[in-house]
Amino acid sequence: MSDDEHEAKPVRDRSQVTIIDIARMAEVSKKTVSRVINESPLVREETRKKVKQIIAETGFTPNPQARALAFRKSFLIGLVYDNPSPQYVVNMQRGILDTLGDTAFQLVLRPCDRGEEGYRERVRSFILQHKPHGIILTPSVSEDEELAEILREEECDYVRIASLELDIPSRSIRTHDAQGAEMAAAHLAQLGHKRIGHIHGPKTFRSAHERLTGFKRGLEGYGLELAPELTVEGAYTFDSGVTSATRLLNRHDRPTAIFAGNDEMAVGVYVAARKAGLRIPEDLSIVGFDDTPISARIWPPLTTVRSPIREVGRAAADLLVKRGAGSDGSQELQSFQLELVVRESTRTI
Amino acid sequence: MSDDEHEAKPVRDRSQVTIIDIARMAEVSKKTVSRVINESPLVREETRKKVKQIIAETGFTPNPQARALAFRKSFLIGLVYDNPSPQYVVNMQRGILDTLGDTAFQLVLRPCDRGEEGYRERVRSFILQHKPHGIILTPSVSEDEELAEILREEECDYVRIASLELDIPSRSIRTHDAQGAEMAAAHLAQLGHKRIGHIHGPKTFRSAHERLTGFKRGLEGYGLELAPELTVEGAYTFDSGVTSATRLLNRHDRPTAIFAGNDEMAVGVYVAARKAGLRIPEDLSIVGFDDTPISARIWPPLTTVRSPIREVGRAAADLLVKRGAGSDGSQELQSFQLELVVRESTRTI
DNA sequence: CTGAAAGCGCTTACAG
DNA sequence: CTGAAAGCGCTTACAG
Repeated sequence: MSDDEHEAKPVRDRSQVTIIDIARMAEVSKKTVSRVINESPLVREETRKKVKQIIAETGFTPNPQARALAFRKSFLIGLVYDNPSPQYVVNMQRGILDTLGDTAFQLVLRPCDRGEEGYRERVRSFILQHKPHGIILTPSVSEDEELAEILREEECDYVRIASLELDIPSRSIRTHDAQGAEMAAAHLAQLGHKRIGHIHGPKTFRSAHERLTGFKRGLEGYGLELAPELTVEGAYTFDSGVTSATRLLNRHDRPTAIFAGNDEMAVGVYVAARKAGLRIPEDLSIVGFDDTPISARIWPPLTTVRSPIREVGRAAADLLVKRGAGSDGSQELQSFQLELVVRESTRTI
Repeated sequence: MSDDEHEAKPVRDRSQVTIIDIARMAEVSKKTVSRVINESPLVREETRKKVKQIIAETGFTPNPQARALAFRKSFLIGLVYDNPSPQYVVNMQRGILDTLGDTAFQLVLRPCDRGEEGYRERVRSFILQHKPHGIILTPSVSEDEELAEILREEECDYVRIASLELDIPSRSIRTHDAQGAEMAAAHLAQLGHKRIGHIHGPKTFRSAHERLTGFKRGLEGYGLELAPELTVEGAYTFDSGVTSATRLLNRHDRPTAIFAGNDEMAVGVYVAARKAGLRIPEDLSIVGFDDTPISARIWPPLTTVRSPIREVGRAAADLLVKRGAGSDGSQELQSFQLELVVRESTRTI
């Protein structure tokens, strides 16, 4: 590291414009510039205009590190996730980035493992150290009440994405998974299926329960029942889909249709069906959940329940970023409807 | 979580421990503590030990915002990518996060679009504003020499991941794509295929060129040639895979095997084959590239060239984080070999 | 090897 | 509505 040397070097023309320069040019104090930046109403309209113009002319951008230090809060938005489906995660990221765009806010990735000991404390350290502007929690970590309690304790803003109402409206985004599963059930029932299997997600995911419940309710609407022996638990992973489906398809009274709790597992069902020598959809109809990219790429294209993951991500980031801009007290809970996307993996029996 | 109760709890003062507290406790100056934190060699061993111990006891972590402001450099690692394959991106993220772990460094996502005007300036603003510790560039943005020039200009450290040698060793990670494609060619040739089609990626990706070249070379080794009419350009996307394959398969002299430039397109070939009523691998053998998760999930499982994306991500982050820790001058260029993963989508003709 | 001073570029609290 | 002072928690540059 050579340190010395240096003659009258243009002394870092790279020197960015700072709030001081703006203040000087606008003939006001730093504080007033700061007020304009932070959209304080306590600035005369005329003054504001003048400052804003100079900011625009110089292309000045306030230094986020300095602001973070003074605010005791950074411009990071943390995405805390433990979702085993990579497609879900990518879509979520896209949505959040749609909102963040070129704002000063940055998306920071914080994968975690609910099974791992001390995972909550790891999140806490992140918060304590980096003082993020907010945290977005996806299922299933979003369902962890103790984690939410930690966030409140540390006064970290957050939004929980879940298939049920877990928190106050301004901190929740809800997806109507049960309703989505109900549509899946109706679809299969209408096609004439009676022996229907279901592979649900792990019990640690509330979505698994919601989807199961909704599916049952949907079948009941058609006078059908979900046989307990045809209801098995998967892990929301591809492998678990293969294993669970294999079990179902090896039965002498195998189902004519299987509803998988997510697309990853549904794709596993495809493989199990192939290995069992069954044709899709001639011998077996399959319905998935999420409408992640793979569902349209696989053959035959998968009928699935579309969960607007990307939009949900956008909305979640919006909630965090626009805080205070509007009312946040008596806000209504934002929720997203799902829809059934009928493709070619389902057919009349 | 019961919170209160327990007596004289060290009142984990919401007021965090600062460098001043440590200095006071160790009976040294702030500066000395700072030196210990930054591993300066200019500290007496005894002093260092003492300070380190107190840091450990108090659980002190230096405030990254303050350090960033003083250093004029943040603790963010930016991932700049324009790769259209979500699977590639997820794997890359995983690798980087493996290295970053619980360090102070955070992974920040910066997707971009090389086609969009002003995309380079957008990266520049990010750097100017956030002063990231370093940037990781994946193909094809990694191949943009003008972008690299901007990074150097702004004195931002970076690592370019590419299928060829683009930069100095300490700023490059190389994958041997040509060699991988050669293996794919050999595999198909050994199976007896003679009419072989290839769908390569877009010309803006050097990897597309490398893979094409390697594939040709591989065929030549077996006295085969890649017919120009069976060589088409895709976009590394699923849809382009379907379209390109459809074109190839509609020919009267259709190929008996297709090598796709990446897995996304290979999956598209599956769909085109199905639509054309061709069985895989009985009527058509398919080879992909990357070994992303989908290749093992699809039926029949895809034979593909394994690109160690996750390891590459780990290595790239390592390069950025460990800078200075060792020699960085006469370093050797890190490169990764690929391997052929033979699954069930290829068969003797 | 160690430290006192000044500064990074903003904001909070406090006055007016 | 506006500003001067102090401070956020570190590091740089300069002394010793």
